[in-house]
Amino acid sequence: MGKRDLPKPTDAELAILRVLWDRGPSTVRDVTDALQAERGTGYTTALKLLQIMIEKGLVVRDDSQRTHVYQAVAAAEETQRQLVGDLLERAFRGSAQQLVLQALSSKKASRAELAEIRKLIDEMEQKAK
Amino acid sequence: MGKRDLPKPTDAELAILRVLWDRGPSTVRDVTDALQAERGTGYTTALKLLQIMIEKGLVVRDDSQRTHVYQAVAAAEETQRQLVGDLLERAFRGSAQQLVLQALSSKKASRAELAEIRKLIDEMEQKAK
DNA sequence: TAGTGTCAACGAAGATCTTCGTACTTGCTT
DNA sequence: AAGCAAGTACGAAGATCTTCGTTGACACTA
Repeated sequence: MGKRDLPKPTDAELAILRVLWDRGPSTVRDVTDALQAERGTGYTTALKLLQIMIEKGLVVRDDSQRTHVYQAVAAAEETQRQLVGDLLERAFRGSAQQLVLQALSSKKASRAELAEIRKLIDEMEQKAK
Repeated sequence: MGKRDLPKPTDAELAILRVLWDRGPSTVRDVTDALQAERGTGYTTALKLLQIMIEKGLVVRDDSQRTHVYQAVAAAEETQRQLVGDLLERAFRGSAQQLVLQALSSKKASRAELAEIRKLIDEMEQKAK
């Protein structure tokens, strides 16, 4: 059995996960510094959140050194899939094309992006054959 | 000026909005019945949520009759755009193609769906020309 | 008109989320 | 050894979310 069944991260937790995905294994200090600008997050806040995320199984840590090092359990893609799948059900009743439509119109996707997404569809159609 | 700046609906609020979008103007009883099966929502819970949603501006109501009738302020598409745009920033750092990729892989989109989405892209490329 | 059922309003409880102050520990430096 | 810097742990506060019990108003009916 895998590491599934992780709870959906909250907003603040997701912000931390973004840092861990970007930086790889990081200390509380690293996370705090990264989020200081973006959200004004203080040190003890980041620490507390990471401790809670440990309990939830969202992160693991190496505490063999005095300064602990935290790491995301799930890869970015996995969590992203979970979140978008959740939104798909909750807000779009499972209609993927409605979701894609609103995503692209919310973003005002550029021609380059559209081309990339088209390529993606092509590949998926090939694979589905 | 429009009716923008509506707060992001919570989970329970979104469930209610789904009912209102489906059924159109509805009473508390209507909403309760619709959510009873799906979530086991009780009458006073639905009522309280609708009252809070009034305060937030998410719904309006006609209270000219004894039994009040509630209605969603924003169309489904508008709220969907808001939610997906929010997720796009929070979880995908604005990368629409990553979002689309994970959406389709989370859903295991069918060939028919892929074809529809492709058509969508075609149209957007035309318009962007 | 007394009783019954339906409704809105309100308050409060319990859960979760987020933040931060405080205390304790540990290692380094002088 | 004393003092300081950096780290972890813990608790609690305030905000929000969700649910539900209770109360009072209203309308219908026997």
